[in-house]
Parts: sequence; structure tokens; C-alpha cells
Amino acid sequence: MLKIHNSLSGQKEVFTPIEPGKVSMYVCGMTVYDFCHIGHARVMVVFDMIARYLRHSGLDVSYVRNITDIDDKIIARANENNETISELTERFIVAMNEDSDALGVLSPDNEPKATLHMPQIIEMISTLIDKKHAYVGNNDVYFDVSSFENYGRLSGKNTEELRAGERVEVQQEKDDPLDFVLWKAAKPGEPSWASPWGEGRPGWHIECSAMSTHCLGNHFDIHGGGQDLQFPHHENEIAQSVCSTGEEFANVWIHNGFVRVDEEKMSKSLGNFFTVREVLQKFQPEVIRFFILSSHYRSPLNYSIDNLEEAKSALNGLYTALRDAPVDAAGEPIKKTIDEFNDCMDDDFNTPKAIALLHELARDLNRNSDKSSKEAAELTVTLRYLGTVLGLLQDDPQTFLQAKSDSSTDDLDEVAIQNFIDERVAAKSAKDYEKADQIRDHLQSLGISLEDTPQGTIWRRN
RNA sequence: GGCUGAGUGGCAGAGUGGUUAUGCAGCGGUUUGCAAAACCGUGUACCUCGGUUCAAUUCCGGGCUCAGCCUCCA
Repeated sequence: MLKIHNSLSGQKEVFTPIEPGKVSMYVCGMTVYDFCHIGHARVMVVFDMIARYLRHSGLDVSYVRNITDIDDKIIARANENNETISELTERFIVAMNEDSDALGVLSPDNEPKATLHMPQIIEMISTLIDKKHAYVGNNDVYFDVSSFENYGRLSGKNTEELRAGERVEVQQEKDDPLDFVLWKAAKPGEPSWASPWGEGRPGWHIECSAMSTHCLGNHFDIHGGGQDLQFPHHENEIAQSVCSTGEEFANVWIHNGFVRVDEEKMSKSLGNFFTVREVLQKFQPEVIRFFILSSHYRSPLNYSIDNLEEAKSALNGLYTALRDAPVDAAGEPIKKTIDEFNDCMDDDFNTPKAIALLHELARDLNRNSDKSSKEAAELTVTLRYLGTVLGLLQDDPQTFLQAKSDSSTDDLDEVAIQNFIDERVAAKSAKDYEKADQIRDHLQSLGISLEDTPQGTIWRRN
């Protein structure tokens, strides 16, 4: 029985889909004006893991992750670069897809773009105005926060406290400082769309309300995103959606924790971010994915080279077990282990606990000296199968363990390495251990480790 | 100031009202020409002060510390 921590209640709740057997999930995606950093990677990986697990549980999942391709920062960046906004956004959408592919993130079922949903956005704003939840002020359109009594429910805030904590200059056009913009009148030179309120473009919050309800219906199961979107973005989405449709919005809100650097949130504004492609220079993509999944999705995740190195060592261990496992392993995964795995994951997607199970499988497999045994085959199949559910262990083990990265100091190809190995094997059989050790030390100094096994000498990159 | 969340062994990171997390690193052993990999063994961990209890790291309350939100942010 799957339980999910719902930000709306602050508690783990038994998950009951609106329509039995089906799940509709919307996740706030990227604003495409720059490369994805590790914080973005976490969102992509976490919700990919969730979608995979829901499917593994037999649910028919509709997963939507939007792309924000029009906003202030996009306009500003395009101007800086002297390119059109579509040139800029297309470029970074390609980059984002490269990053997510590398991380083993499966494509969502739908990736709606804000610029392609102007009719839905404008319609929703019109409805809000008709229902007196929004007003026009100086060609902008604002949402009237006081018209929605449940405002603050998701973020645990109330409107008085928010007013007291108000730190932003009040804009004249707003009736209330808490009101937020639905439609911005175009400034000269800015891209714009025609609307009943003149040329302009949508505010950030309304696009997600319009796209989520358009793609999944007014009332859907899960809405997700980073913790920093809980307020005001998600709070505003609820207000807009509920007020325009008159129906419930998302049943369950899932927020993933931040990535930190030196105990501080990784963010653009602090400048302490590492882009995915930057980290990929040093680590294999699966190491990043493993690192992300080895802590619970709601906990903070401390980014550091040491922690990535540790993730790499742990993942190496899993792949080493698979490397030495029966090649032709076939059969059914072990039911008892699958059940244990499901119990971990049913408890609010406890991936660290699930990964501990993977390590136990690897140990049992290593312990099993008879690789042709039925047990060894079962353990192998189970380990691979559970890896699939988490989007891990999909590589060929040998390929993974021998993969080159930018931190590799050698420029040897497989043939060259094999030549060294052959030379050493010859020295060994001639009992010339000094020479054999020299060769091994030489390769080790280049980051290549040798292992003598009964089947011959094999190698890996450190 | 208001509101969240968190403080676990050298490090990372789960979990639990009394019983082994798991990983990385270390130490001892098996194995090896020596290694590596692997396996076996090895850690008297739960911020602090009170309370509840036969029993609390786990529940409750105070304190301290940290992070986040209250402005764009995944």
C-alpha cells in the first residue's frame, strides 16, 4: 500500500488515485534560459524515479512536465545574447534533453510549452475575471488573493502574516500587495500575444495552472516540484485553478528537498551551482543518479566531490557483483526480495532503504561461489530487475567499470591496455614478478587497476 | 519577526519505544607470488535539559544549533 507525504497535510497519506489504476502527475519543469544544474537534476531524477515506481506498481501513469519558455529572465538573456527568445529556448531545451537522457531520465508523456498554450491561459484568466477573482489594473491583470479563502493552505501561511512579512515594494496597480500578476502588458520590443487586455504575456503561475488542467483535467492526482516552488508558485496555482474551474486541483503535492553546497542551498542567485554537464566531465551520469537516489527525496542533499566519490565506490561495488555474475542468468526475480523492495518504496519512496537491499543482493551474489547455481542466477535477475525500477544498473558492467572520464589520466585504448596485460601475464609465467609488478604499477598510476582472477586478468578504471 | 523541516557511529545515510540498517573509509583475517576484487570478523552512534514509561535515539515539552520559505528560484 503506497503512502506518500502530502505537502498539503504535512503527513504521509495512503495514495488513492482518482481513477482506479491510473495516475495523473504534473511536475513544474525548467525555465529554459541556461544549463541545468544539479538542483534541476534532482527534480528530474526524483520524479522519474516516482513515475517508474508507480508504473512498476501497475499503475497507468500520465506524467506531464512543463517547459517555461517565456519569462523575464528568458527575455533578458536573449537580449544579452542578441538572439531571439526561441533561438535561446530551443538551444537550452536541447541541452536539457541531453542532460536528462544522460541521467537515465525517461521522457515525460507530455512536455507542454507555455508559448503553445496561450489560448488556454487567456481563457483561464478571462474566467477568473468573470468570476471576480481577478481584475485589470493598468493593462496588467492581477489575481485577487482576498477572493480565495483557502489561500495559504499549502504553504502553511495566512494572509495576515504574509502582509506583515511583506518585503517587496507595493506596486500601485495592485489592490493588495499579495495579489499576483496573471497577465503582463507588453513593454516595447518584448515578445507578446494578443489578448482581451491588449498585447502582453502570461505571468509564471498561470501557465502551470492552464497547462496542468489542460493536459490532465481540472482535478488530478499528483503535483510536484522543488520545495522552493511551494510558495508562492504552487499556492498561486491552487488559487487560480480552484477559482477558475470550481473543482479540486491536485490531490497530492510532492516537493523534493534542495541540493546544498556547504550547507547552503544551491541556486543561481548565490552562484554556488554546478551544472550537470560540468559534473559529467568528472563523473559518469549514473553516479550522479545514484548519488541523488541514495538520500531520501525530501531530505537535503549535500553536493560535494567526496560524496560523489563515495557514490561512485558504492555503485562500483554493485556493478562488480554483476560483472562476476552469471552472464546468461534467466528466470524470475525473487518474490520475497521484490516484496521487501516494494515495502521500502511504498513508504514514501524510500530509495536509500531500497538501495540498501541492492547492496545485500550484491553481497549474497558475491558470497555465492558457484556462479552457475540457480541461486546465483536468481540473485542476478533480481538485482538487475530492481535496478531497472530505479533506473540504475542498466549498463553492461564491464563497460561501466572500464568507462573513461575526464578525470582519467590515461590515453590508452583497450588494445593498448590488453597489450600491457599480455606482457605482464608473460612476465608472471616467467616468474619475473618485478617486471609484472612494474607493469601493474604503471597502469595503476594511470588510474587503471588490474585484478587477477581464475579466468585471467581483468581491468577497470578507477 | 512568522511559518516549515532537521540535528544518528570518522564520513554519507535509513530506521526503531526494548532486538544487525546499508554504503564509504579504518582495523584484523581468508584468498593472492605480492596485490586487487571478494568474503568473514570488527564500532559500546543517536545535539542538550526535563517529562511520560518497567524501558526513549525513537513519544511530549523547553533550550541550543543548522537549513529553507515569507522576493526570482528545482
